[in-house]
This record gives sequence, structure tokens and C-alpha cells, in this order.
Amino acid sequence: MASRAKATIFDIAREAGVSKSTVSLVLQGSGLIRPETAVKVRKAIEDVGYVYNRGAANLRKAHSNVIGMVINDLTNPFFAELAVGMERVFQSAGIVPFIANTAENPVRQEEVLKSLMEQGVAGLIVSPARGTTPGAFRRLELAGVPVVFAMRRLPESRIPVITPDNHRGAYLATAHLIGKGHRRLAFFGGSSDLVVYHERLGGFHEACETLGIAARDALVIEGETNRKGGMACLETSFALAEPPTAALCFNDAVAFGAMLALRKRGLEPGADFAVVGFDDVVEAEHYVPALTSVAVNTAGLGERAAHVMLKMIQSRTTRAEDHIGAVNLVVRESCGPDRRTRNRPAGGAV
Amino acid sequence: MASRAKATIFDIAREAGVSKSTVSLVLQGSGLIRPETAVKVRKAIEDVGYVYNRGAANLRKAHSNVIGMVINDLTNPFFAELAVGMERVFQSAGIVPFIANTAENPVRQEEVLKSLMEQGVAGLIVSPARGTTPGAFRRLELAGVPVVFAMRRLPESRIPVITPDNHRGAYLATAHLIGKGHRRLAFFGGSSDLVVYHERLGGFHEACETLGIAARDALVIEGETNRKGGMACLETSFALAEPPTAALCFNDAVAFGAMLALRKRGLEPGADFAVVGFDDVVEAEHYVPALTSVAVNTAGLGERAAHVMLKMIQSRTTRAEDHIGAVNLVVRESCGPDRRTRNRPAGGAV
DNA sequence: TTGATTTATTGGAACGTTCCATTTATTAGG
DNA sequence: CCTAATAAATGGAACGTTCCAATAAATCAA
Repeated sequence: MASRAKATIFDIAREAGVSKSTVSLVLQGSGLIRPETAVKVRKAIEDVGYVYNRGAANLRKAHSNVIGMVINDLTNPFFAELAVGMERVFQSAGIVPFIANTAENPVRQEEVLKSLMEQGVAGLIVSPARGTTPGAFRRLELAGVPVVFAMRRLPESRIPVITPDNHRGAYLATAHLIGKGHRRLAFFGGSSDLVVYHERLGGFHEACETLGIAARDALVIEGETNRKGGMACLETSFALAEPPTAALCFNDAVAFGAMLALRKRGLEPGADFAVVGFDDVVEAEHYVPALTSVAVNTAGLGERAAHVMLKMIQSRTTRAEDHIGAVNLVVRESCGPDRRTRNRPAGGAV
Repeated sequence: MASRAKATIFDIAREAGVSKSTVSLVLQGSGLIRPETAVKVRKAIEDVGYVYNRGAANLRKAHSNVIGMVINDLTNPFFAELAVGMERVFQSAGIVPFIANTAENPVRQEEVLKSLMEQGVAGLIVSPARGTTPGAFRRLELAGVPVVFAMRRLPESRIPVITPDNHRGAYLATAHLIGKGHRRLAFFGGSSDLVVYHERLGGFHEACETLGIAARDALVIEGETNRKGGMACLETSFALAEPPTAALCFNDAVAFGAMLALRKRGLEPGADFAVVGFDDVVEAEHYVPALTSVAVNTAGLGERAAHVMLKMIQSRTTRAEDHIGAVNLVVRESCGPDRRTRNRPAGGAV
């Protein structure tokens, strides 16, 4: 049916007996063309097997409708959820976002960003890779491409950010642990080159101080932000003279790792050691024991980020308000039954 | 430093005091230009804050170096792993693949495919959405864009496919179950609109027949291919007068669901009911109990698919050999100890 | 020196669109 | 029936690159 070489609007024009300009107008759904002409053209488009050349169009139009999502770890279901949330809103806006993975590698991120720019993206939603240098987004800024950060932020940057309320989430979780009677706590996983880490750790510390846990009873053990990291953290904490009895983990993956390590030692998560996660990924609910975690409404944040992006593009600005999403603690089984009575120090009113 | 409006090769040319053609040559790393000229040009490129316009280039060059990966469910960690495998090889080839998610929705897939074509992709690696119509890839074929299917295939299609050996995997798993002494088996999850389903189910049936399980003792219960589906399958199987004692699940997600449902009933997966999964996702190892599963070397298949794609593009063909990847059963804890002695029918030599 | 050869550089046309300024066809007003 | 206004369709230039053919500069053989 269709000719071998790829068809252009000129082929369509010839087929339909109109000019290329008319075809272009039809393609853009302009109301200027007579309906009958439009159907004639549309038929020709079908007949010649035409495929629109967005590259050529962008050459003239200055701005594309391609939006990129740059994600630091596709393997982490958390980020997949975030991506899904974004896609929901882009889909209803009729645009197809392209996802690119940086695998937590700043060099790869550089390549990805470069490629996306060359492609002429209209905007970028980015969860920056760990160790991203401050200058990594300078080119984007210079080019005036709207960028929003999701979930992670860079130390000094004027780029708008969509994150959960990390500080409050960590505070809530820590308070829960203390409320359960724990007096020697740990913060597992993450590393100080991540701004999120400081936010979550800040909440942890504030809760400890406010609720009467001495600084020396609030351990901090850095580690990878995955299962392996969680296992390692638990092991080092147990090597201590006075191991903690509960841990707030940087994220759910770390928490899963910690629980795994507990099992390996013959200890039961929940009963023998309390674990709280962060992010509340779908698996948290299904794990055994089900993981208590700070729910951040991941998909919702994704949607929010997408909306902000759309608005930025529309109003051709590169600035927007930050958005700090509400969080809440979902209590499940990984912190065990209430031990307050057992562990409470003797004396003390109420 | 850089000018406000976006710079073109003409700006670079002016800055460096050469012609646009020279700049173009430098950009392409041609050996024709004098080294000193090249450095001069490269400096100018830096100075004016130039970003290459791939769209304009493609207009002239006919073929881009953009490769798309169309994935049916990003949320499934299995597909994320597949994507990671592909990326590994694309990265070393210096190209950045764009991932698009169809969320198992043929309509969305249509949009995604269209968008990718308009972008002028050089090739596509696709895991088609369930319910994809046979004609969905006709346009791609007409346009001569190389496509390879990964993990899933379409009933009638000349497009090359990279899949694991589903039949053999299912056979192995079923034989394992039978070897453990189980005599009443079930196949959980999946639905008959998926070619993979028939392949896996075929292996299940062949093992049953070969190893002496009567057809009425080989139940087949269709269902969603996620946790929820697994739970549902288990429930319906237990509603039967004679429930099975073991199940081969369509994939690991279904297996996790089945184990969850068992726990809800107060039964211990492994000891009270044997479960085997398929795909061997990373979580399988870490689950409690650890899931016995058919390992398909997901990332490896992804790499393979990427290699095939690269070769197709290079040799500008749209055809390639199918590739059926080797599988092996990873035995863990979800099938319990050997019950052969307990369940073996009396008599029978050796 | 001169012409032939090689090495570097360059101008122009082309790629497939969009959009503006025009032209042509249609309708309305008097 | 003519003019003015409106509606519909069109040609041309421009977008930023590549690539070919052509030129200019440098080197060589004689």
C-alpha cells in the first residue's frame, strides 16, 4: 500500500490535490480549513502511510512537546511508582514522557541530560543521582529548559523541588519507636552526600532530643540505601557493646535488609527488634512481618511534579514553588507489640 | 557568558573565524580538519554554550541514534531488571535509550509507538502489552524500523523475539514438584491471551503427562499476573473438594500472592503447600520462605535483546533470529522438605 | 618554476516542517 | 451587479544541520 520511501506532506498534498500548507494546517487541526478538504487530506495521510516528522517540525517551532524523566534507580520500585504517577498526568495531557535511567551514576546522568537536551526536550523531571555536582544542571538552566527535582534536591540550587516532608516523617517514626518503649535507637542507612539524608536524620535527632533520648543512645550508621546496606547496618550495630533495640531505616529497602539480617541471626523482627521503614512501597504491606513505614504518597508526588512541570512549560518560566508533601506513619507489625510497660524505667509518673 | 538565544553552528563559526561546514566537521570528529583548527572550534563551542540540535541533523541524516524501549509494566521489578540489562549494552555503545511505559494498555501502547516513530527512532525493543492487536506494529514494519520483542511474543508476527525457554522452565519446575511427591498440582495465574502463558502451561502439562499425573489432577486456574491474582488463585483452589498440594505459578508475583494467601489461612508455605515461581526476581531469594523459582537470567536477556537490536540497525535489516534463553530451577525453601517417602504410593520398585 | 597531487576549508542545496503574507474563492451589504 | 468583507487555500522563506562539489592552500615531482 504505502510507498517505500517515507512520505512527506508534499506526497500527501499531491495525493489530495492541495498544497503542502493545507496539509500542514490539517495536521495541526486548524479550524481554517473546510471540513471536506480536511477529510480528503486525512484520507490521503492514511493512504500514503505518512508518519509525522517531529524533528523537522521542532526545527521551526522552537519548542517540542517531549518531556523527559530522569531517574536515578529504576530498579527501586519506589521510583517506578513515582514514574507511574507522573505518567498518569502526562497521559491525560496527551504527551508521552521518556524515561531515562542514570543508575545512580553522575557520569551517566551527564550523558543522559546531554542526550535529552539535544533531543530538544520541553522540560525535565529529575531525581538526581547521588554525587551530582552543583554545575550539572547549569546548561539546562542556561538553555532555559524547565527542570523540577523530585524526591531529591541538590544542596544549592534554585530549581524547584517536590519532596515529602522528610523531617516530619522521621520525627513521627522515631516518636513511635520511643512510644513503644525503646530507649536505644539507631538510624540505619543513607549517606551524608544526600540532602534527604540530612532531612530524615534531622527528624530522628529532633525526636530523640524532644522525647528524652540521650545523644549517645541515638546511633547513626551510614550505609547503602538498599537491602545489602540494611543488612550491613544491622550487623555493625550488633557488634556494639550495647546494641540498639530499634531502628529507623533510611528507606524501605534498608528496612527489608535489616529484617533479613535479623532473621539470619535467629531474631524475629518486631518481637526482638523494632524496624521502621521510609517510603511505604507496596511490598511493605506484604512483607512478613508487614513493615511499619512512613507513607509519602509516592505516586501523588509524581503527579504533583508532573503538574508543576506542565505549568512551567505553559507559562514558559523556569521557576516554581517547592512542594513539601504530607506524610503519615503506617503502623504494621515490624515494631512488635507495645513494650512500654516492660522497658519503662522504674519510677516516673503517669 | 553564553548568549541568550540558542547558539547554532553559525555562531560557533563566527566566534572561531571559520565556516559552518568546518564546525560541522569538527562536531562529527572528522579527521579532515587540522588539529589546531579543531581546538579553536571546540573552544568556541564551549564559549557560546552550544547545544547540538539532533532534530536538525536527523532531517539530513535520515537515521537517528535514538533507541526506544517500550515496556508493559515498569512497576514489575522483573521488567525493570530487563531494562537495566539493555541499558548496560547501550551505554557501552554510547547511546541513551529512552524507556516508555505502556502500563499493559494497548491504547497507550499505540500512542507510545506513534510518538516514538515521530521522534524518528532507529529501533525499538518492545515487551508488548497484553491484548496487543496483530496490526499494532504494521506501521513500524512499513517504515522499516527494526523491532525486537523481549519476553513476550505476538501470535502471528515475523518480528524477532528474545524469550526464556518457558516450556522447559515450566517442565523443570513441575517435575521438581512431582519429585517431591506431590500428586495433585495446580498452575496458578496468567491468561490465555498471552503466548507466554501457553508456553509455560504447555511445559506444565507435558511434565504431568510424562511423569504420570492424571489430567484431572492437573488444575489450571487463570488469574491476574500479580500478587492479587496469586491470592485469588489460591483461594479458588482451596474452595475445591480436593485442593491441590502444590502450585506452579505463572510468575513470582503470583507466587508471592499465593504464599500470602496461605499465611492468611494459617498455612505455612513450603511445609503445608508447595509453591514454585517463575522469573526468579531478586526478591525471590529474600522472601520468607525463600521462593523456589525458575531463573531466566533477566538482565542477560535484556543484554541479548540490545545486542540483536544494535546488529539489526547496523546491518539495516528488520529481520533477525529468535533467541530462546536457557533457564534453570533455583531450589529454595518454598517447596518444603522432600515428602517423597511420605506420599509415595505403596509398592513400585526402586 | 610549473603542473599535479594532497590537504584543509568552504558555499550551496537539501532535509520536512511551520508560519507569514498573499492570493483566490465565497458571501454579504448596499 | 459591484464592492467590501470574510473564508479558504497557497507560495516562499526560514529553522539548524549534513554532505557534495568546489575552491584555496600547501606540498611534491620534475
